[in-house]
Amino acid sequence: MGSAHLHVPDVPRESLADLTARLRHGSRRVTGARQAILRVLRQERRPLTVREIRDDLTGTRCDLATIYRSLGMLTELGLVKRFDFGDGSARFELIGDGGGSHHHHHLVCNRCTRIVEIDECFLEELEKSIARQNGFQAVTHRLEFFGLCPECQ
Amino acid sequence: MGSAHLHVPDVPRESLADLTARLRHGSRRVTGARQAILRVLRQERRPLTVREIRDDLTGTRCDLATIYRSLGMLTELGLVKRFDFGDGSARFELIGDGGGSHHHHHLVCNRCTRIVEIDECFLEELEKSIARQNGFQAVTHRLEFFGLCPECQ
DNA sequence: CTGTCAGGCGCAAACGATTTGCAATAAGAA
DNA sequence: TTCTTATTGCAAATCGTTTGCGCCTGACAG
Repeated sequence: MGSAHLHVPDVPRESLADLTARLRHGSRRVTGARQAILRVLRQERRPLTVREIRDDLTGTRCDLATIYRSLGMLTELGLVKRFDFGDGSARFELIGDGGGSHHHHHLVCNRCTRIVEIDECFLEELEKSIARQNGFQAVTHRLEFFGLCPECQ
Repeated sequence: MGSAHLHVPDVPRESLADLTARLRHGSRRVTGARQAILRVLRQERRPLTVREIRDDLTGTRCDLATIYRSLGMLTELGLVKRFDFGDGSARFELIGDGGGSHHHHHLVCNRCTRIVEIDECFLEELEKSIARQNGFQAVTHRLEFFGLCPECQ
């Protein structure tokens, strides 16, 4: 199930060096654990569970607490985005440096949790009108699709 | 904060009797706990936390486990829908008998968790096209909006 | 109205994800 | 290399939710 994911890894990935540079720029230390985590996120470019990240770590072994702490920090720095598919565990995905990846959603298989990235998002207008109508500010949205993937039907 | 919610309680609510009838129809027993829970859900018509439900129970005191079990059952029967705002606790909202309430989304304040119901949903077409493009079946979606409500700005 | 009994309930323990306290360790500056 | 302090590992704590298990009680027959 691991590598045969529908997720398209065509987009050029930001280099690990660039990533750690961004880390340094946020005045955080570039530690082995963090590099290893970034490496995993960079390879499998889809939202990963903390446990999945740990199991994908090559060489470096690393405590779950460390992964949680690192992901929290990376999320604060804006290197990583957290997704929630409603199954009880958070998922984290690397977001490129501006040009790379952008706001997007996912299509998740209810049976095997295979994930497809959905790149279009037509909700900017709707978002604005909802904000206006209700007097809210800084409105964002969280949208995910669920269904049965071709292989699970 | 309790009753002054923006949620509009204008829609006529299904009577408790009708609700319990639906319970019976699902060959479930109409117990005190379940009636109390339905009563709370019927009054505050917005997604409620399990804890909120327990604290709103009038008269009947009721174990959290019972509330969880009841909500699970009510969800199976289709009387209740579960929502997930990504803050770690599930929320449950009563859904009317067909005519009443339908598929909808929410606008949640990031600071005070005030909730506004968003009734329009323009995603049917998008949903279909996404299903078609990716070979998925039975595609559904989960969409919630987040922002700062007027009073929290 | 009463007895029967499977479905429900309360309680406490179990669980899985995530967080936190603390002492040991290792980046990065000097 | 040495020093300072962010970071790590480990274990214990939290939090939401689930489950096992006797006791209790709706629903229904008699």
